[in-house]
Amino acid sequence: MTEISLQRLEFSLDPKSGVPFYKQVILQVEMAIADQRLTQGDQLPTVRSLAVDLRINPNTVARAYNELEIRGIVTTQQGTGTFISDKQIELTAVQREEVLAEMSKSFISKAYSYGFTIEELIDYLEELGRDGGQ
Amino acid sequence: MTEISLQRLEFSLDPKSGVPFYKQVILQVEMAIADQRLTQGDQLPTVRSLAVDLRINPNTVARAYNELEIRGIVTTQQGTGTFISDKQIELTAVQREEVLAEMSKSFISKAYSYGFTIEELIDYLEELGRDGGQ
Amino acid sequence: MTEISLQRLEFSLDPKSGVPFYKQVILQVEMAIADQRLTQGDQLPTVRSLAVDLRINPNTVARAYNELEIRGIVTTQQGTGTFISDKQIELTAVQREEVLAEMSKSFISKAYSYGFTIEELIDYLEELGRDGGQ
Amino acid sequence: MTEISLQRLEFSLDPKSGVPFYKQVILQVEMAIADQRLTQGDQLPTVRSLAVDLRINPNTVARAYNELEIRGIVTTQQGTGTFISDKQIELTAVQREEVLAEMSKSFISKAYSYGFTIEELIDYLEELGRDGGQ
DNA sequence: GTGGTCTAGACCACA
DNA sequence: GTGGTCTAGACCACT
Repeated sequence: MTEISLQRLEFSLDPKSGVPFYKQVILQVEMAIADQRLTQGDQLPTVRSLAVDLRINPNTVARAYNELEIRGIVTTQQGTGTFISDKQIELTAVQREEVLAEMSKSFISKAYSYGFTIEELIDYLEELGRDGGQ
Repeated sequence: MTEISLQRLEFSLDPKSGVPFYKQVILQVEMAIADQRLTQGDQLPTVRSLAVDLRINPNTVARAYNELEIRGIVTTQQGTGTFISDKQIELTAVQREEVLAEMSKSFISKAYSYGFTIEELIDYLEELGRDGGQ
Repeated sequence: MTEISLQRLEFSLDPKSGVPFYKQVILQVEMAIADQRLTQGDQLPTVRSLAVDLRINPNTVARAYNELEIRGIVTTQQGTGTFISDKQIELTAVQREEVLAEMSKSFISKAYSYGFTIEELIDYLEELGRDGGQ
Repeated sequence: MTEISLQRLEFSLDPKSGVPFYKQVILQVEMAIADQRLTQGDQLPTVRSLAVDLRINPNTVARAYNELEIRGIVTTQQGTGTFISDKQIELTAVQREEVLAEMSKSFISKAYSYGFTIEELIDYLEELGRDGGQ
């Protein structure tokens, strides 16, 4: 696929969304990993620098990073920084299929409650896939 | 396999989204109106039945309905029920896209943590779409 | 086995241990679950009451509970309380064995660094098993 | 299978214990002295080699050694190394038990989260003990 | 009254 | 400089 964009790592918060800041940060880190803007071993912005960037309290950033660490998505080294972890969840093919089915069903149900069709979902995911492609 | 039914109105809550339950309900009603799944005069589920359905406190549903009424989107008839009023909901393509984007990103993030790629997700959804017919 | 003790749920902190308060709380909840003083569905002390009990800040208790929730050990319901989760990690027999082996090896290595022998470990675990037995 | 070697001195760190690295090092040296695995005149690993071994910053090792020296437990000879001094370490049974208890509880807690019972742990350790000879 | 989020600010541990 | 812990206190969401 063609290299459309070399998106930098850029966080932003939407205070009106009702989504807590720390969850927005978590989500954006996960998204960055999902579309390869962040990969194993990459360092995240420091707690303090991201806090300044986003104009929020360092504790809030720390909380997001902490939760990411508990989930095994990042690892931190005191005094050094926070890095994307290299750990991957290992599942059997059957378990993988089960997880995928359950996740997808719940995604579709939710989307359906908002009036979206499966086609719209697929179109949107394809768009994301193209934009975020490596 | 998909179990995505063709009911016109179906609420669902995502406790992990960080969006308050009552806001999720409000948004789903608004989207349904914008989609014509709900039109003027349609009755909403009763507070109690929806509360049971969603396994939340009736106060939470009441709060959502109350806010919808304040905005003029529904009207409550004491002892009868809650009905869609004649106010038009205009959701721009942008607003719709925002909702879709948030949902999709959260889906992708979760999927990532299990090692799925966007391509796998799309394939699976397409499969569901074929099997389930829409 | 005979019912030696009906231990109540009682938390305590050791400020001198160097172990952060919130980790001590987490550990004590886990221990209580491990020896059945807490089982599925049981409610934990409220954040505020435990904070008063332990004479620490409610945020510190909340942090412990939050981490327990992320790990799937407890679930919280806003406005209601925090409860022992019924979720169990499901593993195949092979995975179980692998996990057990890895955990045990690391436990023994650590114990060995402190000069303990396997026999001492076994003796101590047996003692814990007797005391905490249901 | 056990890979528990018979080396007299082996350091290990548990980053998740919440106990600072330098304190873990100090405690392990003390326990080794109390156990006679280290006696007067024995040389400790050099700061650099231990730092490499444990994959931590040499400053951290230096800090541990420094504190041990302040307490009179080791003496440093510039350019030569760090040696056990003649000071006796008296660890009471209670202190030893405390260390053992903390380690064991943390082991059990983790094991619990994977659904293992204390009995299974004991069985497995006994197996290791037999296989590996002690 | 329950838990959840966020801030401000202090102090510690580590590099 | 890095992240980690804790407090005090405010305000919100939900029962």
